[in-house]
Amino acid sequence: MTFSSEPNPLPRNQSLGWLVAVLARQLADDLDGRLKQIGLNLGLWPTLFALWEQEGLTQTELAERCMTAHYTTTRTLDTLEGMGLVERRPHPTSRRALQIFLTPAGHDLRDRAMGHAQACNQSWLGKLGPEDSQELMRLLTRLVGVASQETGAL
Amino acid sequence: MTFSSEPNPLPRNQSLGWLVAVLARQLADDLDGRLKQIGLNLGLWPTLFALWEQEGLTQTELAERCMTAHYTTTRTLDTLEGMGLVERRPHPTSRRALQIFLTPAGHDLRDRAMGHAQACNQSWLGKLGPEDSQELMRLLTRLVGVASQETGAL
DNA sequence: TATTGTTATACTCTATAACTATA
DNA sequence: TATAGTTATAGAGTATAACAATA
Repeated sequence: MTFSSEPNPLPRNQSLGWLVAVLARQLADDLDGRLKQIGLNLGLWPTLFALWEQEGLTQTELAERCMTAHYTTTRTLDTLEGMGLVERRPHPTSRRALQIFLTPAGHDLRDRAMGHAQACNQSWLGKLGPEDSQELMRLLTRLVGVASQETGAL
Repeated sequence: MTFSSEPNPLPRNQSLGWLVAVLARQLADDLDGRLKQIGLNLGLWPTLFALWEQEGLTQTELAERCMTAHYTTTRTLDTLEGMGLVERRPHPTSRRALQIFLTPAGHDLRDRAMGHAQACNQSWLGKLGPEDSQELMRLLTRLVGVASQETGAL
């Protein structure tokens, strides 16, 4: 039971920022739920993803790839190390840097985790149909790409 | 200076979830920066926006519109009330509900705030050009709309 | 003097849940 | 018994900044 009169049609729904924020939240919740089925969560995902692409990165490199702060990477790696998914090893040429490697358990999670992520993306793109979903991906890629060219970031 | 070898091309950039998350973050930072020029911030924005659309909503209604939790709305209203932008008034027919109204100062902020938000959205859509930006808005609106039909949420 | 990584602190958003007062 | 709103507590993510060890 609500008290106020009927809302106006919401111009908020015509705002790029609002639409993207709502969608981002829904996608994040969806993926987080799926990852929890295999003992992971969304906070661990970018770091693991980067390592599945390439092991041996330093923490600074990992932070750049994940677009998170270096101190966030420190704590995420503490967690992943505690879970036995990741190892910090001394860097071969720099004694202040560390190289991050996956443990066998970390490797083993890859296919299931990637499958969940792909299923998540597909379930959302599936709502649009093949043509529109391809178009959406093209436009998002362009927009993010243009923005990162402007700032010089990844 | 980095130590590892060159990265592979990132399939992460082909993930809907990643693209939307990155874009959402950038849009949020952009709008937050603009709002701070007029003493606001992104956390206050959805609540103010909803009230600029329609005053006299109850806190529960406000929370639904903002898609935030009711206890978050409580604290946001505490802040807005402390800033003198908003008033809680007793509801005319329910003694447990409160109606939220803008103060004159709250009303006065509207045009400048809306202008900042519109400038933010336009600056991002401008990167795509008129046709593609219209197409992006159409696709995002469809995707968010389909999702909320499925869940019954706004 | 700058870089790599860790830590402390704080602020926000989120989540669960207990609590009041009303209905 | 359910609803409207507040509050406590805890967990994330983010931000600034200080710090140790290394370059």
